[in-house]
Amino acid sequence: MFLSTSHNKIDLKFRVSIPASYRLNLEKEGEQLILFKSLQFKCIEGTTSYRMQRYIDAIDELDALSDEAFVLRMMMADSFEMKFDSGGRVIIPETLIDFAQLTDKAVFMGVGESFYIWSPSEYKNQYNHSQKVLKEKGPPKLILSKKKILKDIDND
Amino acid sequence: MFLSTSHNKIDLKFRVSIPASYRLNLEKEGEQLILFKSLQFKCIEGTTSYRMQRYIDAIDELDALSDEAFVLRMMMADSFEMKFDSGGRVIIPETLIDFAQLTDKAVFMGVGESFYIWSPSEYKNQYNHSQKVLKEKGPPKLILSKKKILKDIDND
DNA sequence: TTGACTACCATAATAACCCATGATATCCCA
DNA sequence: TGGGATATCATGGGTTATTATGGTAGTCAA
Repeated sequence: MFLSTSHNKIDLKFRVSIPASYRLNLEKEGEQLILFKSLQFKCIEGTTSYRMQRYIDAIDELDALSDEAFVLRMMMADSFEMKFDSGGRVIIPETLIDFAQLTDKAVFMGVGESFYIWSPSEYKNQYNHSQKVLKEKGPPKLILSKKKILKDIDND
Repeated sequence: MFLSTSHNKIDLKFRVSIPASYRLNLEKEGEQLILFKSLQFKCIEGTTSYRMQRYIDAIDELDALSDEAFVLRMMMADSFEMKFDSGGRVIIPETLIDFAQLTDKAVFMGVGESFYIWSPSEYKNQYNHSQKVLKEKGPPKLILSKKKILKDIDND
């Protein structure tokens, strides 16, 4: 599981250190790292090859001509398998750099099954938004406990 | 189950002993310790990786653009998996130290499925507040019985 | 040869690891 | 039940490993 947040530097060669805890997580699972354009946000998403395979499988389950299948295929096309150098860095493909409008800093945001790479300013927007929601609506504990009960019933 | 309260020192390296009873609890369950920013209070919350995985699973079932998803993702991003040294200590990440405004003392407060880490002054505020509520409203019978029902459903 | 890319080395800061100690708690047997 | 022996706890400090990042030499293709 990908957790925690860190601000790492992108150097002139577009190299950036993937946070050690993410690398450890990948190693533990024996998984490759895949980077791709997020479908929801102006950021790069990173995940395991296993999870990417699940997206691919999902295409087969969909109507081949559906909009969903089309979108998922587009996502595959802009996905890259990353290679680490001896210092735990990867070179971010230019397409992805441009898409997420990265310059010299990258914010890594672990969100469980995957992680996001934001420009510092976009990250700040996200952070502020979530803080605003939290303040206005309070913690989402009701949803969690409902889900919890549903899960248990489901397992019967 | 995390119970009891203790006041431990935070040293110059941001190291702090996790109370032995909490560690035993984690060991018994074979679980990792996760620390994260509380969504409700100005304190750090600690829980098991199992419980954190349940939150992560919940994200997948939500609409990615829903308010709940935003809050939960940010909660993951502000979560850290802790490693113990041979003396049962962890290093508290700086983000969390700042958020809970900790300096040289930490108050550990076990609340069942998780525990809180407060600065002594915030802990005192919370304690006084709870005493005040107790005096004005009496023991929280209704809340207790509701909790019990949730637990019973959970244990099915 | 030039330019782009790739695989290694270098380093300062930080975290992990190890051993030590005093204080408290637990045990055990007379 | 008393009280000394033993284990465990919270804490301190020093040594080694890891992390993030900068740099350089080698490789391949035009």
